[in-house]
Amino acid sequence: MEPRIATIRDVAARAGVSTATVSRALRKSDSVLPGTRQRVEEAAQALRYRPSGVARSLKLRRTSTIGLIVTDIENPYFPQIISAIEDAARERGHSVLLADGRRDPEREIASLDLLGDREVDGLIIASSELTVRHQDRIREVPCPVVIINSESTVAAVPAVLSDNVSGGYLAAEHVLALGHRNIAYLASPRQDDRAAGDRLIGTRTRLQESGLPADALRVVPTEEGVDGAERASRHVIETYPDTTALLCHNDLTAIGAMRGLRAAGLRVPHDVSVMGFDDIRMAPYVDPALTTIRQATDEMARWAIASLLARIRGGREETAGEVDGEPGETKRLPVALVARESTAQVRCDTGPSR
Amino acid sequence: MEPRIATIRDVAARAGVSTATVSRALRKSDSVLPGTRQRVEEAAQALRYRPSGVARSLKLRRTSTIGLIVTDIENPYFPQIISAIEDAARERGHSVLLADGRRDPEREIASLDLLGDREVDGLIIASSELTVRHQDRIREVPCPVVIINSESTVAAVPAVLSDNVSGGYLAAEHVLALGHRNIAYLASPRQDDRAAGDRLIGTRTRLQESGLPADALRVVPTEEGVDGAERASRHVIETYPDTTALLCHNDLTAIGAMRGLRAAGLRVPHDVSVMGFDDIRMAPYVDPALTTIRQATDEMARWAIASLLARIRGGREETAGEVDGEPGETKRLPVALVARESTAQVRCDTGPSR
DNA sequence: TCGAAGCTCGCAATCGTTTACAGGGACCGG
DNA sequence: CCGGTCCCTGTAAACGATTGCGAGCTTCGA
Repeated sequence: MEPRIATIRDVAARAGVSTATVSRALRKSDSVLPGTRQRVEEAAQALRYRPSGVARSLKLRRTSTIGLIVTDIENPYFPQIISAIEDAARERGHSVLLADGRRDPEREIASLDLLGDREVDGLIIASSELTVRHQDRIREVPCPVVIINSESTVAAVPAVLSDNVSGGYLAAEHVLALGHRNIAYLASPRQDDRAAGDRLIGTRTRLQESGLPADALRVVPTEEGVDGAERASRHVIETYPDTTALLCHNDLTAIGAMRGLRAAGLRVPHDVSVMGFDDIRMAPYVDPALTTIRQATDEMARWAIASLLARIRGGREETAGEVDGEPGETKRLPVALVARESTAQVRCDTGPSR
Repeated sequence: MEPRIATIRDVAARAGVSTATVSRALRKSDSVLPGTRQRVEEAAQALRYRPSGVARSLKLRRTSTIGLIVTDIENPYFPQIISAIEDAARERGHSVLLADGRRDPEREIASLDLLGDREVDGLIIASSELTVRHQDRIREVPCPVVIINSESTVAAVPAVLSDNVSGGYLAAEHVLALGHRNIAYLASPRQDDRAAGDRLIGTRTRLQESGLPADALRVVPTEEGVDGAERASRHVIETYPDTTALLCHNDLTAIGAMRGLRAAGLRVPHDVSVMGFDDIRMAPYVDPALTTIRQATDEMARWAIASLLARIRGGREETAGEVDGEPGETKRLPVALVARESTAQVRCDTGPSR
C-alpha cells in the first residue's frame, strides 16, 4: 500500500552516483565497479526502489506485454490456451493483457484497438471465426500478430491451428470402424467458424471414401450454447430416428447432445454414439466419458508465443529449434483421436428403441 | 502491421499548431476553437495517429490497467470471474493484466511483484488460499488491492467473497431435508483453503443443530483434481459403505465424486446424493445435473472492480450506490441452493446395493 | 616522463504525452 | 482611446528511465 515513491534519481543521490550509473548497475552486465554496484544496490534496497516499467517502456519502445484476444473465455477450451500462453509468455519475461470477446465479433474487433492503444509488443488472436472485418483491422494493428485457430488470411500474419480436416476425418473413421452408417453431424451455429467447417469437410471426405452417398451425413445446425446443442440433438433424432452416431463440432456441443439424447430416452453409447472435438479438460469426466479429437493446445500456445517473440525481436536470434519451419504462414498441428466411453460398436439387431 | 510512426508532434506540424493544442483537441472537453479542433482531427486522421498509451501513462502516473491474479484458470469457476471482471473493467476504461497461479502459491506471490512492476493501477486477487506470505507481500504492493474469495486479513485491503458458511449450512439442510443422515464431506486438499473450511463449518453447524452427534459427518480429504476426487469418493464408500449423501467442497470435486461412485456401481442420486459448490457453468450439464450452491460471481466481480476503482480515483466521487457499505473490510455475498438432479430423497428400504 | 589505451562514470538528450503558465488577440465598457 | 476580461494557443517543464559520447583517471610500455 505504500505509494511508489523512490525514483532512479533518489537512488542515484543516495548512492552518490549519477542516474546513468544506477541504471547500469541495476541491469547488471555493464561495466560498473563492484564497489559502486554494491553501493547502488544498497541504496536501491534501502529506498525500496522499483524501476518504473512505464518509463522503461517509453524509452525502450517496448512494453514486454502481449495482448491475447479470445472468443469466449467461458468455453473451457480457451482457458487451456490462455494458461499455456500466459505460462510461455511469462517464461520469456512477458505479461499478458487479456481481452474476452464474449462470443461477440464486434467486441473482438474493438479489442484490437484497445490492445493496440496499450502498445502491446505482440498480439495473439485465438478465434475460429475471423470475419473480413477482423482481417481488415488486423492489418492495421501496429505490432506483430499471430492467429490461433484460424487460417492465416492476412499477409505476414502467421497462424497456428489444429488440422481440423484430419480431425473430422478421424472422427468419421472411428464411428465407421464401429459399424455406424447412419451418422449425423451437429454443426456450429456460427457461419464464420472455419474450424468447425473444416471438421465437417474432413468427416464428409471420409464418408465418401467409404462409398457412402454424398447425402449420407445428416448435418444439423445447432443453436448457441450447451442448451442449443441439447435441443439440436433432439431435433436430430426426431428427424432421423435411425441415427446411431452423432458427431459434434466441439465438446461442449457433444455434452449438450448427450443430455438431449438422454432426455429422449436414448442411451449413450448403447443407442447412439457421440463424439466431440477439442478434448477439453472436462471431457474425461462427463458421463459417459467423451470420445473426442484432441487438440495440441499447449503446443499451439508455445508455437504462437515463439513465433510472436521471434518477430518482436526482429526475426533474428534463436528462432531456430523453437519454431520449426519459418513462422511464415499457416502451421497445422496434428490431432489425435481419444477413444473413451461415448462411442461403441453399433448394435446390429434393431434400431434405437424409440 | 505498419509500424507506429506518427507522434503528436507530427500531427501538430501538419495541423499547424502546437502539441499542446493537439492534446487538448483530441481529448475533447477543453477549450479549443472548433476550426482548430477540426484541423487537428483531420491531421490525426490523415497520419493515422494513435496516441501512445505508454507516454500517457508516464505523464499521468496511471496505466488504466488492473492486474488480476487467479489461483487456477483451468478451474471453470475462475473463467467466470475473469470474464465478469474483464467486462466491468473494460466498461470503466481499464484493461486486465492476467496472471495465472497454476495452483502454485509461490507463483501467485511472484505474480504480485510482476504486476506491481507493470505499475497496474489496482490489483485483484482471486484466491481462496492466502498464506501469511501472501499477506506480507500484499502489504507491499504499491497500489490498491481487492481480494476475491478470501477474508480480508490485511488492513486497508477490502475483500469480497461468498458467504461460505451459509453455503455449507444450506447444503447440509438440503440433504437433511431429503432424509439423509449418513453424510460424508469431501474436503479440499489444500490446508489454507479458507473458503472450503468455512463451507465445512457451515455444514457441521447445521448437522449439530439437527441433533446429530459431532462426529456424524465423515470428513474425507481429497487429492488434487477431478481424479483425486474420484479416488476420494471410492475411499468414502469403502470406509463408510452406508453413506447416502456426499457433500463436496466444490463442483469439480463433485463431478469427480460422481464418477467414482458410478465406477463403484453406485447410482447418483438413487444410491447416493451428491452436492457440489460454486455452480460452475457446467454444473447443469453433467449427468445427473449437479445440485449445488451458487455463488454470485458476477456481483463479486462488479463489487471488486467498483471498490478498486473507487480507491484508485482517490476514494471520492461516485462511490455511492455502486459499493454499498464502505469498501473497508470483508463483504460477504449471499449464496443460493440450486437443486437439480444429483440429490434425491434417501431410500428407506435398504442400504446401497454394494 | 609521457602518450596511448582501457575503464568507469557523468552529462545530457531522448522516448511521447500532458499541463501550468503566460502571451496575445478580440471585445467590451467607460 | 485605454484598461480589463476572456478565450485560445504556444512555450517549456515535467513524468522516469536508457544510452551515446566523452571526460577523467589508472595503468602500462617505451
